[in-house]
Amino acid sequence: MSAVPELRITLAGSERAVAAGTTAGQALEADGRTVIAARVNGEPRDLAHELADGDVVEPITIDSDEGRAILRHSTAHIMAQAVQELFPEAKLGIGPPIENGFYYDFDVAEPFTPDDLKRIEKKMQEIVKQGQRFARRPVTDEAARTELAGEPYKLELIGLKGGASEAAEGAGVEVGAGELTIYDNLHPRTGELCWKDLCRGPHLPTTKVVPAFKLMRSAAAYWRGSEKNPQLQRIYGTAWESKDALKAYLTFLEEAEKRDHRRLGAELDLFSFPDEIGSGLAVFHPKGGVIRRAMEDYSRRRHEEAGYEFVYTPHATKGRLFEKSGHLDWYADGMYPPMQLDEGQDYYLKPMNCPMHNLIFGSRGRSYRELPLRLFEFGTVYRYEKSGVVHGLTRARGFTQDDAHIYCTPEQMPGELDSLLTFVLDLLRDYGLDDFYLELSTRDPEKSIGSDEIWEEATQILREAAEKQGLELVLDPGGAAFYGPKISVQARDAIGRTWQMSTIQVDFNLPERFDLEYQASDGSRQRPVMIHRALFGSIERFFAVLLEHYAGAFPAWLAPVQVVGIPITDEHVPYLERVAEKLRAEGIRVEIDSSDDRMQKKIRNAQKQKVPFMLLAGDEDAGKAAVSFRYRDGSQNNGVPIDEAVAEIVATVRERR
RNA sequence: GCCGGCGUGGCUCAAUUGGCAGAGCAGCCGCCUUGUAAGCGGCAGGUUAGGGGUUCAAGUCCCCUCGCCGGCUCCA
Repeated sequence: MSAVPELRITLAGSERAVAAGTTAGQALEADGRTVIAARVNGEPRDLAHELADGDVVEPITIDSDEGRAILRHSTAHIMAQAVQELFPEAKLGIGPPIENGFYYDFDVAEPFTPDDLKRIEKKMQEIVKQGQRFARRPVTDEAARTELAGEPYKLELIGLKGGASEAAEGAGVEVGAGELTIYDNLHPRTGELCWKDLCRGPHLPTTKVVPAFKLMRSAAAYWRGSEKNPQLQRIYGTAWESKDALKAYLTFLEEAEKRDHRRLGAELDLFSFPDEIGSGLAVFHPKGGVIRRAMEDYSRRRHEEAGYEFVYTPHATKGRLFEKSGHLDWYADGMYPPMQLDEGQDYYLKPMNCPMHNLIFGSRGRSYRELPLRLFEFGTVYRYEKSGVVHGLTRARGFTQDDAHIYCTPEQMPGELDSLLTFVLDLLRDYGLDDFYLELSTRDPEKSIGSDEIWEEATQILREAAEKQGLELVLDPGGAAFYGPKISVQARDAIGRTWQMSTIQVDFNLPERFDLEYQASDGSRQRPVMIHRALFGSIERFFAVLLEHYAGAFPAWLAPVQVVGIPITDEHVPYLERVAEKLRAEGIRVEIDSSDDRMQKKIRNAQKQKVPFMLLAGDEDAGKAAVSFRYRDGSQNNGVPIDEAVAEIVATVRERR
């Protein structure tokens, strides 16, 4: 036996002996390009991390989620170095990896210009080319304070160490819970210190192994996420394991831009936001109106079948109602300011439907036999969204909720929540969304009312209902509204983006505040449990999500124009009109293009309008009482007998395919 | 609300960096009569987001307001 002490480590599931002083990189025989870091006993570490006896070592590859996060974090450092070389007065904020990229915040006198970003990107290329080494160095708090005396924001983070998660989102990458470390960027040959940053790591072995990155944009961001703090200048970038992966990401962004509902809404003549009306207030044009009505009609039918009763309530009300509900206490900032009527009486536009529904419940004595009582309304509400957050149909100032409030006994609640969740998911699937996960939002003790027991119980019932669906369940601690816990349904769209859709909330507050009661079978008066639920959330927003999900190519049952008849020459218009009559008799939305455009142009127009069915007819078809299909995907089916063509279209629409 | 960018016919974009506001598409009127993504010709359309200022002269420079875009904060 040699005198060199040995360590026993676990590598790829099997035990091995290695010499003392072996690094994680050596043990893994990492090339530093594909395997760029290690997980040691579950913790991510640099490849240069020296192993200890009993360590369990696993590789982290650059194309894994964890690997990309390390790559992006390292790229953020490179960017910060570039910024400080070009702008020596820039002070560092934080610079964490985020989904699809990274950012770094800087305190600079002047905001960055697009031109500055180009210069920074160029400087980053130089740093990457140099191949500077990332070297980890533990420091004491005291030493860190001395070294970083010129970086006030970093000093603040050192002071918050341990409470980093509260310091700011992303601050955890700067200061971990344990000892402080500084990462030095060292020149590959001279070993000279090029730059350093307070950072928990781990990092890539060198800057050279950054395969592809791009700076995306700059914007202001509040220091530590609070609007009370000064704004720093944030630069967003992205970095990927290969040039192809970067390119794929940029292509994805382009695709998302093409699907933007604001763009498609104008292109397809669905809706608009006239300046004359005001920010965040949409008008639906006839084609958008058709889609919206088809969505609403189907939803109405399903709700009817599921035992909901339909109510209507006004858009404005005296302030007293929202004092009673508590909305004025909690959400006054988000409400339109009041108008004074009737000798100083304050009236508000309603931001919520629930108080009105409660008044309906309370309008007469209620029996346990009526429960669960399910009140449904397409209720239009108005919320004064701050000017900077208004965003097309997804964040509007006026919108319509498919809102329902369910009043039931405590015993009925578990069953009701269970069937409700099934109902919600089924209905969303009918609209073409089928990839879901659930989120359970729990109490924020700072911002809530009610006893611990009642929260605990309601949360548990919601959790059980959620788990029963067999879907992924994500926790959202502290995410609940002040009056009760909630489940939300998150849907992934056709290009993998997630949207919050339906919400189901238990409410302990309102039945109390409105003193709601029913008479139980034993004659006693009992307080009902109240469940709020919206399926689309907002119809406008759901419309936008579907528009983006389908990229404007709605399934036939929702398409504003389901069929366009295209005559080969003008002479075939009457023939197509007769076909159209048969379709209209079946409730199909059909138009005949009798403009003086050429047939090819008509096809192009229908194609651009994303019409599901084009029916062409010329002498060949007319001669055998047939039509020729051109489908949205460009494929054809020629010489189809009229009755068969009608049946095919009707079936597609009826079956909501 | 905060920071930055932007605003020219319905849409997409020009206009020598202060010197006569122009094109394509869409629209309207004709001609063409056509087999699976743009036939041809003509006509019409703008107080350059609105208001104020600088200047001999403003789409262009300055100020205010409105709106939009990208973020931050917020989102019952």
